[in-house]
Amino acid sequence: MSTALPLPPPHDHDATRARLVEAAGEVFAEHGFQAATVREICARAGANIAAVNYHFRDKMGLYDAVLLESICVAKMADLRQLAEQSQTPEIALHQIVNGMLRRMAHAAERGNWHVRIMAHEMAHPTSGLDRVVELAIGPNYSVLRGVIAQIVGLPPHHDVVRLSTHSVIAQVVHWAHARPVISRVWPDLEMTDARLDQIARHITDFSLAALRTFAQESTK
Amino acid sequence: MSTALPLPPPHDHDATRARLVEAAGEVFAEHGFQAATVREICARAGANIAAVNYHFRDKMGLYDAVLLESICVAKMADLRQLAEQSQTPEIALHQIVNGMLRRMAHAAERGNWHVRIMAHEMAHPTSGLDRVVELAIGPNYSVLRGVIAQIVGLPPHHDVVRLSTHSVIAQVVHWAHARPVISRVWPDLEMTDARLDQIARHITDFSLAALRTFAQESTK
Amino acid sequence: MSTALPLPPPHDHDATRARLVEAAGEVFAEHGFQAATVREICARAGANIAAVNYHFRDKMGLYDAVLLESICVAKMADLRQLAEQSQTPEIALHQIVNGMLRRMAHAAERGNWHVRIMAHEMAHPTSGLDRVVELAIGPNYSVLRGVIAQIVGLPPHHDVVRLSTHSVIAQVVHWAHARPVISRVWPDLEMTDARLDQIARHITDFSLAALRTFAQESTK
Amino acid sequence: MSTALPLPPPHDHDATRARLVEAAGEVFAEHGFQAATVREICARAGANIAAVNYHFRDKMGLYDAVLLESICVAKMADLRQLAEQSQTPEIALHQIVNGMLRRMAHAAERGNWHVRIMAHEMAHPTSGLDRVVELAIGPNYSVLRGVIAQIVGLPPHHDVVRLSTHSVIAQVVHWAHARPVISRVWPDLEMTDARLDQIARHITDFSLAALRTFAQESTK
DNA sequence: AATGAATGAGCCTTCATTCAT
DNA sequence: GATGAATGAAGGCTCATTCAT
Repeated sequence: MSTALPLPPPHDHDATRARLVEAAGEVFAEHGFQAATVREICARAGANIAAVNYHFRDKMGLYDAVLLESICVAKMADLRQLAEQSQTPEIALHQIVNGMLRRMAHAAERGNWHVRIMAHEMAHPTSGLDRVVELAIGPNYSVLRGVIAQIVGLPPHHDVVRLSTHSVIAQVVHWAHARPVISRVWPDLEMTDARLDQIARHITDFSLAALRTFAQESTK
Repeated sequence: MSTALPLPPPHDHDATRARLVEAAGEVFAEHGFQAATVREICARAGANIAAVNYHFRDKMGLYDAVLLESICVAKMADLRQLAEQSQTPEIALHQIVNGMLRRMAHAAERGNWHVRIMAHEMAHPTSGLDRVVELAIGPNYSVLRGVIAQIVGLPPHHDVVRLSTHSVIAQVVHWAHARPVISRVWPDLEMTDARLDQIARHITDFSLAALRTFAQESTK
Repeated sequence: MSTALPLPPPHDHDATRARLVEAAGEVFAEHGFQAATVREICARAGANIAAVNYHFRDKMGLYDAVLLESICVAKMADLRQLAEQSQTPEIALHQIVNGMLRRMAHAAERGNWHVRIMAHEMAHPTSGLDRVVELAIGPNYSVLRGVIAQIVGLPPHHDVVRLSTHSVIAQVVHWAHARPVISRVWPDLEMTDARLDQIARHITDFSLAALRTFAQESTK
Repeated sequence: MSTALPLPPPHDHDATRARLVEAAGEVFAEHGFQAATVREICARAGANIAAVNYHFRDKMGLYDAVLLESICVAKMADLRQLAEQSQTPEIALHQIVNGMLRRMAHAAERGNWHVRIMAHEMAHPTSGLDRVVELAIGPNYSVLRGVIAQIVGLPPHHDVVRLSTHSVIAQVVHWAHARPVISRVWPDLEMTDARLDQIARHITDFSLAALRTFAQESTK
């Protein structure tokens, strides 16, 4: 930028492309793949109707790009370093729960469509889910499983560890996934920062209490 | 039918209606509301293309009927009697977890579309969700909250009870909701009866361990 | 129509269908399959844009129907009876040439699109051509070959007969196929009835002169 | 090229132009004007998508250039010298028939798209046909008419001469124009060199026999 | 001079829906 | 009461073309 850019200037190609992905993320998150229309995506991105075909060949090509973007975002929020920086596995668990929960909680906000996209993938998986699980979800799952294995004192592949890992993940994901129901059975609930702290604390305590009990039993 | 009905129509009015609801449940569960087509529903139900508009006025009217049917099915599997028949709240918890989990596990099977419909409602709620929560989910939620309140020894409206209730529900629902991801991070997993017993047992143990710890703390 | 029609009235179903085929014939003849638009066809037929999909499933389905209609028309103008009714093979030849030529000559007129459709098939054959040749062109080709075999005094499968048959057909078809060029190299030409008589007479004389010469050589 | 052209572009201006015309000839011959796409033409020519508009202003401009190229090729195969070099009009007729027939026969081969383009022009003439007839077809038509006039012993503008000329042309062109039908009614036919000799000989003999008969009648 | 990004018109098709029967 | 014919809106996509660079 200062002396000599060997690379050609990015024109507007990448800019339009990025705007399309962002807009598509929003629309796909809101309506799902099928119900989303290319027209609305292009309108939101301020791009021409033919831009999708030009940049991504297909509506499906655009969706693939959206999923890839989701993977990149997920990889940036890597749990591994979060776990490694923590002094004890218990603290790591709390950090992980807290971090994931906040990402889940902000899913409904504008621009945070990644989690809502996954909700549609759960209801009606597409071929892109394989890659998402392989590159984004799988690694994080392994990290959490390692932390829990440490707490319980059992090998990571032990059924108790696996099931407990799912128990923890379930409690976190629940606040994004079941949001429409929660807001109806608990109308007063507001997802303030303090409330999120409380929920993260609860999930951690709930899980730690269980895991410690399992740990005692496993060492008997 | 008794004396002189000249030509009993081959398809009863209500029978066609019921077949439409059943077929629509399948198709809506598979593709979601928008992506589902009236044509496919009518074809599966063996009905005329205009039958949906005739019986339900709208595609949305049919969807409402499907949701209503879902509510009826859910009400039949009432958790209240399950809880009342149990001798201790701990046993009730296990019964509830076991019962719900099995309904979740069989969601993928043909004919059990009610849970999958809810998955779509989570991703993209419709106006019908209000009634579903009010009539089907809410009551069951209250029952479970009561059981947990008993175990923890706190009033049902206490935050610990509410959060714990969601922790339990989350663990159960997770096995239906996150199925596509679970089958990818845990490919060997098969949902046999024994495995379902193990999972139900795990969720109950995991939750009871936590709840008992909470109980001790709350009585201090 | 007078006493008891057991068949249900044809509604407008067949009427709309027929209008579509007729309009499609015109448009396909004018522009070819690809360049023809469903919109123009429906507009000419006074039908809705979705009518093609409803009646023929596809643009290609409509084209198939058009080709089938062409076959039916061609079969009605069967050359066989024309040949059998003639007293001598020479007269039969003239009858056939005259009949075919007039059909070719009127190809440009509104409603006579069958020949022009074949022109497009020659330039860019589709899968439907097989059936057209099998059912419409092939039989007539055999009839003409039989007549020529009689005149030449050789078996129908003899090369001289086959080549001569093509020579005759070529001369007739030419006046439809090369019309755009002919009208430019012979601007004064007008296809009046008298002129058609003259051309038919010419083709017959031209061909008979050649065939008689061949006949003399083959009997030497 | 002589002293110091700094960067001779990898693709010469005129070279790209020529490659575009050649590629366009192929594609137009295969699909017709409308159905041919600029994209495919540019891809085959190894040129940019905007090259057609840059070099020819229009898709139609490119088509005009293709037709012009067709004219140039046709003029190179001038029949005039072929006729003048022959000792008798009968030999000239055979030379012309043989020469034209071979060009027709090789029309299907790659690179010989000129004849196939004309087939599309016959089915759906464009404005460019005028020039093609004026510059390429017309002169050759006159030459052939002259030869036939000599054989029949009548002036070139006599109807018998004109009609006979069309009879000869028709027989030759037929083998290119009706190829799709011929290959279906005569499946065993293979267009070997010997077969082409036979066909050219047949057309010449067929026509000469007729013309000689006409000659006798006209001198009576 | 020559290109790649971007455009808007228009294509075929499918959709939920309505209407006459 | 219940159906098949017909509708118009809108869908994704492809097209020839243009505009900055």
